[in-house]
Amino acid sequence: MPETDPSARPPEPEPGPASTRERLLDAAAQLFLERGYAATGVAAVLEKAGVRSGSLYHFFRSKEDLLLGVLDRYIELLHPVIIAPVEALTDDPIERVFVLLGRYREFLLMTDCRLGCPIGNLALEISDTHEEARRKVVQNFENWCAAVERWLVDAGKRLPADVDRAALARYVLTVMEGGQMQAKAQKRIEPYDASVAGLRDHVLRLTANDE
Amino acid sequence: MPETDPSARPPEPEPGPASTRERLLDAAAQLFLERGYAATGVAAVLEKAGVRSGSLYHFFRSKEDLLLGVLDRYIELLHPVIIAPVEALTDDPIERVFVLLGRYREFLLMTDCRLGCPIGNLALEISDTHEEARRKVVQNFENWCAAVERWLVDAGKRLPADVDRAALARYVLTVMEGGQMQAKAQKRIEPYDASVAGLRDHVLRLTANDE
DNA sequence: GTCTATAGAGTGATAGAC
DNA sequence: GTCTATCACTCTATAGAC
Repeated sequence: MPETDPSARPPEPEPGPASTRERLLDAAAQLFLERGYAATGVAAVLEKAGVRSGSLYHFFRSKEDLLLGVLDRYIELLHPVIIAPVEALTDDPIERVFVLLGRYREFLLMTDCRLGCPIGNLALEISDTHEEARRKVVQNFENWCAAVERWLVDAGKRLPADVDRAALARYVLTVMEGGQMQAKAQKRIEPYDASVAGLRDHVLRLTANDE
Repeated sequence: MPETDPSARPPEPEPGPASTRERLLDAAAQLFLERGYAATGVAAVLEKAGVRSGSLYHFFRSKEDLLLGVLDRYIELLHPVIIAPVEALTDDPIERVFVLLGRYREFLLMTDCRLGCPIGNLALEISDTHEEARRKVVQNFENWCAAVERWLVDAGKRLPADVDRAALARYVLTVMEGGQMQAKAQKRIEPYDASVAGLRDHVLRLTANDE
């Protein structure tokens, strides 16, 4: 149903206070990250958003539907919040991979390694029990990997021709998630740093024949 | 309080039907793995164990205490169930690493990639909210890494002298957990295989100067 | 679109008989 | 050590006024 009156523009995304729906998504995203999906009660989301239950169930059919909304938003935010800033920081395609991992490091440090990766947490918690949410988690991972893969393709001959760029991109995600998990468990950044250092060493050896 | 009567041996671990405490731990471990900790109700544990709540609260002070029992049991089972069988399968210290990863692969396949790693799942779910459980998760990870590190030390000169064995062992855990997470999300073994293949390539390059 | 009030089921945990 | 019965609370979701 498109808006027929051309003077009334529909989204107006940024300016002014966030809409109720936005505040609900914000509150839910943060609580799901801090406590997990199952451990977060709808009441906590309502309180954090400053909203009553009637409003929540006006925008979302259920708590699970709210989760889907949160995962959709993560999909939307990937490029503007994660990928684009990295590409603005450096043009070197391989360095972009490590700048990306460096920004996850900053997030871990900012939160004292308490929270971890929002998608990774949800991936393990809901993949086996919430099929629709699982598919959106997969979409998040796929888009992330596709962006990294683009950089690896841009690296051209710096990587051996027989190195599968898509597989290497997934491997970068593996190292990020595995390192983040250990950092969260240990509440220390060192396991994450050690993981990224391992990947760095691997990539260094892959690009050793650099011209 | 040690048993003073020498004819009454205390543990008698294996024979006969499992004790009530054991059945509760079995049921809880499986449900926490299938549904997660928060999403598992005490009632479900009771039903699966065929026990009434009075018995559960005789052995465990709370649901959280039951979680600690599950994590303690994982610590106990690491060597007999995970490490020793791998060491029986091959003497080659580096191959042991990949046999270990191969056995996790078998478990993923047996469960259609639905469940993932019991410790990894709990690590992300409870690390920020259940401090005592978090410490037991860390102990699980530490013991796992220590076993892998021993193998890497046994590899001697096949690995360059400047390669930190402990760091590489943690990196193996990173790859296992990161790969397992993606396999669980995608419900396909391929992301796990790709992750292990990436590690294999890395280790191959590390041991390229093998005598 | 947001509010109040509440339904109805489920939660972790406890008391006390046996 | 295991049972039954039950408490006090929280959970997700809905109804209906405004």
